[in-house]
Amino acid sequence: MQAAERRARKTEMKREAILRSAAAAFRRKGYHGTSMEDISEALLMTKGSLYYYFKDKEEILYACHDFSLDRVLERMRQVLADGKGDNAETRLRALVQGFVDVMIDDLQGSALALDFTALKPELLARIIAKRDQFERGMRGVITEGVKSGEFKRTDAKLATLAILGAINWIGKWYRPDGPFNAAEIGKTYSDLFVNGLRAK
Amino acid sequence: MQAAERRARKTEMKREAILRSAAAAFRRKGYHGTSMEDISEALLMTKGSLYYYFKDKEEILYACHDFSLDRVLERMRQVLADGKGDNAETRLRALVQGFVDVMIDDLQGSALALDFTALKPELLARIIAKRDQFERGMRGVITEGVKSGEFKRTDAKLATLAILGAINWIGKWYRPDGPFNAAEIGKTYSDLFVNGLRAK
DNA sequence: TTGACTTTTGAACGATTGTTTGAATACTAA
DNA sequence: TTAGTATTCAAACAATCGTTCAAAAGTCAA
Repeated sequence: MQAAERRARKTEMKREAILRSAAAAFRRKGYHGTSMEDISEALLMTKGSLYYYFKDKEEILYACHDFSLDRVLERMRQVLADGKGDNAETRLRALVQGFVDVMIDDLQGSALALDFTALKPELLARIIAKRDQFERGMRGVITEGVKSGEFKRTDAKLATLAILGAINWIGKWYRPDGPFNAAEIGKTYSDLFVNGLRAK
Repeated sequence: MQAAERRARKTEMKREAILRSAAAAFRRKGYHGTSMEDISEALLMTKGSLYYYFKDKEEILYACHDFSLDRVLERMRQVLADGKGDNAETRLRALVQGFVDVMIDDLQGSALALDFTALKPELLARIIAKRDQFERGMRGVITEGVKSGEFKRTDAKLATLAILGAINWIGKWYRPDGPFNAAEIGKTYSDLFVNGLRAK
């Protein structure tokens, strides 16, 4: 009876395909600017079929956010675990590079840039909780560096927001056939921010 | 016959009030997520009245962008003119601080963050031209600093995008009643970026 | 007050959109 | 093949939205 399992996996793959199509459309035209038909057309389906996989349009938006944040958080945990003994500079550098990589290669720039104002309070709260978790992780590394004297005294929250903003903005201008790849962007960005924070 | 002039000025003020209301709504809910009624309600008008001042919704979005970009460009010209003899570091610092100020105090965070994908090609092209003009201004200062040896060798375009991204992102989290004001944010951001670019 | 004008209104329109539903089709176990 | 389940479709729905327009209300010089 492993056929049921195969079917379940196939359904799961279709769900993810819908999410990819939706995320791409949301990124280009915004949540309200994207119709259910926009999402289904790209997959050669009719819009009605989407309701077999998702309750409504809002659930698709929620799933997009949740999926993206899980990828980003997963990478953060991995980076922080791998760099356990390293100094703040090395950890921050790995964090920035990792975030840029996930952003460009896995999420095509959508990560935290989609409008989440369209979510109802309950779903919004869950997304914000995950987003805050990521923000705290990065702020923790910066605070660490300030305390150890590696980084100059600065407001860790503002510095975190600056870094996250710069990276989240990548989705607005990045083009896969453009002049930069994820590695270059990550290198330049992490250089800029790490040097910017370093004590003299 | 100066009454005609007074009337004209009053009409102009109403146009700007509509733009402010529209920009606030666009920022919170996106262009497609904002209805003409959302815009007019906040001004105690009916949506039909908006068409006395603007041809259609798209023209309102265009005017929002154009207004914001004019403010930003105006500040940039002023900063670059005032700092004529200064070194790249001082000029970049003033540019970042000026952009943050305009962004927060004049534009309540909307500057370049509104969806311009909703504009038809002709209008879009004009907005992009102005946005590029600003981008070139900032890139110019960075390139200058790299050439003079003040800044370390780095990709000026990527550095510019990082800085603009961080500042444009401010509108996503800034709250007037929050813990930071424009001066603090500008100081922290300009420190971060100027130090990040400086040659050792 | 009159009369020419600017501005606002409120209702109506056509189009689009998210969602529902019942029938049609594809798939799979027996 | 057949029966039962999973998936897709096409049509119809109610609601919302951008836009138009003729009439009403407001403004102000003469």
